[in-house]
Amino acid sequence: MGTTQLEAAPEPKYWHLKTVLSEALDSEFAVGEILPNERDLAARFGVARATLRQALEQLELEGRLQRRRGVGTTVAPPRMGVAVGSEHGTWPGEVGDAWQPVDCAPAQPPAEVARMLAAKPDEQVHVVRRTRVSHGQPVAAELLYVATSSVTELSAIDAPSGASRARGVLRELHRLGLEGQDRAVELGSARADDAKALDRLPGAPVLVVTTRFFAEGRTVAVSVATYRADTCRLTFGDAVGVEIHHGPERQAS
Amino acid sequence: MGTTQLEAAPEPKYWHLKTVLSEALDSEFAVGEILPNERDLAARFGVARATLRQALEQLELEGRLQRRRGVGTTVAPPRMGVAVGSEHGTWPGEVGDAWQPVDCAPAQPPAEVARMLAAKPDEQVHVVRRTRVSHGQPVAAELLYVATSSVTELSAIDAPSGASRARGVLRELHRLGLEGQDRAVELGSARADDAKALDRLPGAPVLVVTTRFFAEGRTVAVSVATYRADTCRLTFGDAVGVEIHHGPERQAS
DNA sequence: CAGTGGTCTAGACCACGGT
DNA sequence: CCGTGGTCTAGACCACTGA
Repeated sequence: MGTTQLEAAPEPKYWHLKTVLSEALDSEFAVGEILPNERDLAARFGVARATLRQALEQLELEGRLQRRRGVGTTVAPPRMGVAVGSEHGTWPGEVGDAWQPVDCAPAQPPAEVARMLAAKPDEQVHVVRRTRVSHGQPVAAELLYVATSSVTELSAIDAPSGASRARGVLRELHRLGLEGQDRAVELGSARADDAKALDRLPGAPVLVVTTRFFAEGRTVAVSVATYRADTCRLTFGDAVGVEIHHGPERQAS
Repeated sequence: MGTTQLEAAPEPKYWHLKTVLSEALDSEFAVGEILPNERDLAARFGVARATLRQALEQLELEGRLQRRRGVGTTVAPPRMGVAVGSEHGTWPGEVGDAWQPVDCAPAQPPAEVARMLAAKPDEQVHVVRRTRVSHGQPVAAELLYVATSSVTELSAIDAPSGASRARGVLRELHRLGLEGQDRAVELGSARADDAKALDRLPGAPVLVVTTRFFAEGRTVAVSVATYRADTCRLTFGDAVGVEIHHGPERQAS
């Protein structure tokens, strides 16, 4: 028994790398600090660049790192808590909601949304685009689909599109009695347009929050909101979220 | 102006590939059907295997595909809706909850959990492990941290560990008046132990649901539940979720 | 312009599942 | 045992950022 298994490691290199880097991040780096570039890091750890990148990708997915092309890799601040569920439902655009209307145009909704709205496959609905900003950075983009049959007073008011029309559609919604709502969260990847709004590359991981609004005994609106998964922690419920930290965190000077 | 840009495509190959495959999945494949292997697919599209894999990874992230080493790549069924928020809070383990206790042992909680429980850094708490199965497959693994000071009647009952002790701890919790709860959802990657419980590889994307339980004017328990992000859609609120489909879906014969 | 991360290639070997 | 997906290498070029 003279031989001891010092390196019984069928553990992948990138996994081990990720662990090492994660610990270094906790103890030796401040938030906002810039890491050495990928080629140097790979050389330092004696691995190919692709392998190092696999570790960095994981850490970025977990919100520990932020990478930007042409700039570098920086230590990300802890995820920000973003309130999503207001428990007792309210209409989008009512007091205290964190969204900014961008514009509004008629369009044919995707198949799943059409099904939820019980719309005919080729039927058009109002599509309101909104964005959400928190702590000075965009965190989410939303497409709000509103059944045309529920917003009938609209034809004469406002422009045919634009932010003012968006506000008009929301105003009309508020006239209805909200009977309930319904939420689902799932993982997705950013479409090209969302990616631009969120300042990320296409395909970036996002949390998709689908909300259905019920009134007049049916589903009158569906919101599909995509949140940056790297920077956001979605919070539900009444209590104000205490910030969660990964470990020792300092601010870059 | 005779030249028309037919292929103004600074669009990455893997992104285009993903789109093509996604459409093929909708129209030409049934749920459960096996795709050609990666080497054949790469050759068929005229790209390197690594590039093909980048597209497959995205599709797996979106829950469209399922890949298993030694087996192959299959078309995934639509994500299953998994109820998470029961609106008016209930204790874990109360009637109608979908979790199965596995075991229970004392341990030192991770730093963030210790902070939420207002526990001293080196203080031990009860850690109850539970799993959740839906439609015959494991969908989530949970670690439930319970402050020892809230479960005092326990010392004499049950075994020092195991499922029966887990049930004992939960029983004691139910004696307290639940004053409220609090949820957060964020993206994470599966630790080695979670991965095994969820039948995935380490690092697989998961949705981490952190729930705080309030009683006696403080946080008495914290649940950290990790759900398979590829197969689950977390649902909140009262209405029973209607299944969402991506498009034409058939069952493999 | 130089330096960064993002994409892509053409190989190789390994770990696992089923036969 | 073979075939699968998972890991890894050592290069190359591209797209973007900021000086």
